[in-house]
Amino acid sequence: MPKVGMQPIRRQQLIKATMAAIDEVGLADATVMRIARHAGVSAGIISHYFGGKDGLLEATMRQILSDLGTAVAARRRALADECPRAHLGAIIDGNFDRSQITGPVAKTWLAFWASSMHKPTLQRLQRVNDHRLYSNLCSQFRRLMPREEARRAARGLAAMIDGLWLRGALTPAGLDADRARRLAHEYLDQLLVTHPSSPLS
Amino acid sequence: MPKVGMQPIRRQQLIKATMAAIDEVGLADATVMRIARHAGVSAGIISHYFGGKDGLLEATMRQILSDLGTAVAARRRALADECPRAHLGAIIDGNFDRSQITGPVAKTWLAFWASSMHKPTLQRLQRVNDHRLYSNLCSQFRRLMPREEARRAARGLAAMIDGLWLRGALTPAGLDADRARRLAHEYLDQLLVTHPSSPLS
DNA sequence: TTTTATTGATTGAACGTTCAATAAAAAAAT
DNA sequence: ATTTTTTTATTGAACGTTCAATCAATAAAA
Repeated sequence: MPKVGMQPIRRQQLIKATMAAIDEVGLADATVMRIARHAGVSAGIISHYFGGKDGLLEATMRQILSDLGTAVAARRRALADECPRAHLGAIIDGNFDRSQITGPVAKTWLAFWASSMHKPTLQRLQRVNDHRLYSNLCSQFRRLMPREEARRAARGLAAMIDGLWLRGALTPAGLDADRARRLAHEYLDQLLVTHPSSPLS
Repeated sequence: MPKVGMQPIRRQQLIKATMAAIDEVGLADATVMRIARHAGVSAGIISHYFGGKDGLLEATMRQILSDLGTAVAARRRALADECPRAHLGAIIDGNFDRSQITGPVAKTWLAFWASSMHKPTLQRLQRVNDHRLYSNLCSQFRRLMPREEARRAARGLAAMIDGLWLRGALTPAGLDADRARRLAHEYLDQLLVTHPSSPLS
């Protein structure tokens, strides 16, 4: 089978297999052998393409964050409406796109969340992502209210998004994305209700 | 040193040492040796008092959940006011008491959260706790609004509490309990604003 | 003397990594 | 169009490490 140009294919395969393994038995029991078996390759190949298990885990987290960023950016680009409320809604919806990529991604995300507290490399990635969400929310709220109030609103909405998502990941039935979106949008409406809307809304 | 009646003392010591070890290096690297060293005893004693590492981890999670339940119950018992809003406020405040028991507890909690997805024993504990929070919130909201609306409110507030707490655990500076409480209370006020209050409030 | 508490060396299993060997494809030579 | 050579991809057994659990030995209290 050895063909040229396997690198991107195998990398993708192994990243997906990592999520599947974590979904199956959790990060603690996701051994290189189990991951390799999910991908249908041998264990040694992981060191070959990622330098080791840690490299694979980091690449997997990068993939998840990158997918999330893409989902949010796409929804914002598709907006006909430029008003802050529409942007904020798009950020919410984008964040719950993670559930389209469903179960495996959710469990992997939570596993990395816990793990990032003690692995500097993952911690950096996690913080960049956190700050991106907060910062996006903040700059939109800023167009509708004073700075301190905008910060409070951003912290609140970020917490609401993460909280809904966390509870969804822990529920055996998985996240009900529509219901979660609705709750987040209602909260957003309440945050905005005290502030006069832009002309369009 | 061997005295009689060591069991409760050692158990408490080892549970505390478990949280310290998880706070220090994470659940994955919290070996029995490291935990034992934190408690100033030998590794073998863990199997003696808890039947093994898993037993110690389960006991540690039980302790955390029990402390949380006690904190909430105490605040509710201390209420002069019987109105639903006061109870809901007490539930919020009780949940952010976890931060008094500070850093180690927060990290341990999050670690168990992730781990509980794949360990049936921990999962059971986690779900009982989840349901207790939801159910407490729900029955209070129920006194102010129709059932379906109460459920929505309970889901929202539970998500807000967990979200704030999660983000606090991940922040290097730790959770700002006062700020989190304030955000949760504001959200609660917004949830109740559409409903006429009871006589007292 | 009996009971209770504790130690720490030992054991066996499991893990990630390494590396020589292999096999297939691509390139070069005939 | 073959054959040979080179390159790339992959395997899987071996190695060294680490861990949880065990248990005979020990020591203090009862």
